[in-house]
Amino acid sequence: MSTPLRATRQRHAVAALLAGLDDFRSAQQIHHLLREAGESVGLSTVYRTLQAMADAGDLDVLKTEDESLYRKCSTSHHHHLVCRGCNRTEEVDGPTVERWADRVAAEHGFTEISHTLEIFGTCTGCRG
Amino acid sequence: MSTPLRATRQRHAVAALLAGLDDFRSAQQIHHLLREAGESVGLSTVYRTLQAMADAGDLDVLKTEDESLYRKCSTSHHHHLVCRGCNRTEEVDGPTVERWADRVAAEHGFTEISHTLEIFGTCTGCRG
DNA sequence: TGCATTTTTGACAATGATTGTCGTCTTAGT
DNA sequence: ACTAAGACGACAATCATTGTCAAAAATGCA
Ligand SMILES: [Zn+2]
Ligand SMILES: [Zn+2]
Ligand SMILES: [Zn+2]
Ligand SMILES: [Zn+2]
Repeated sequence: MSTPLRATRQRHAVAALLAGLDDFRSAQQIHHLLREAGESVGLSTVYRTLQAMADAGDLDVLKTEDESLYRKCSTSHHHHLVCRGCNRTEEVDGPTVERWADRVAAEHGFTEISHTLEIFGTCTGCRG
Repeated sequence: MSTPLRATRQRHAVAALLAGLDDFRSAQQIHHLLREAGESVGLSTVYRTLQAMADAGDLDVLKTEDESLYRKCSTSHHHHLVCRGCNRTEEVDGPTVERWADRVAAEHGFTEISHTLEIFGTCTGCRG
């Protein structure tokens, strides 16, 4: 069992900021946004906080080409439909996919099965 | 139209090595394997060659936590079932999933749809 | 085969997101 | 208020990957 996290101004600031955002943001972006909002938080702390929240299941992580993006999501298992243009994100759910992944893995003798699934596209706003 | 790639010893060596492997390897691993095989190739060249092959659709790329892994795969669209222990890899196919992803994205007004899907688990050999 | 042209190579430096360090500051509890 | 366990943040370090650029190799042609 791990010691519970302590309530600090920095962690509140990060959580509050993310609660007000709707799409994925990088640690560096969050660091800047916090500074602009007057709730300055050290970059190291931003990274540690985001990771802790992600580990705790409070945040979803989207790993792009060269950086990790974070987003406050619903707590249940789901996947993301992300716009390549503006990062607009929709949560999507597919029970069929979940079962398919588990079944095909089991058929090959694999256990402790997990999966990653992301859908990308261009949203209506990013067209015309 | 782009100029066709030239046939070099280095590119042949990389392609030949990958043809004889069955699971995902990193650029650095491939670089070492080539050196051991006597077909030494510069690290920069390994990176460039792998990227070129991946861009051409000759290789599949698996982006892990901290590095990119490459593997020679079949040419048709498919996904991977990867062992977390030994990286043993099985190609899997799921027409239902493909259609589901396209449909759910279209329902949200997204176009130019693509997706990523990987399944992870522990294979029989990595248990006991 | 010799030569011009274009591409490729590879040793090395640079990049940049992320992680590590560690003295100082805060929190939680008594 | 006092203390011990955590947490913070300025800064340095890491490390896969990318950039540089002069030298080497491939292609095409005479
Ligand atoms: Zn968009
Ligand atoms: Zn799922
Ligand atoms: Zn295995
Ligand atoms: Zn697919």
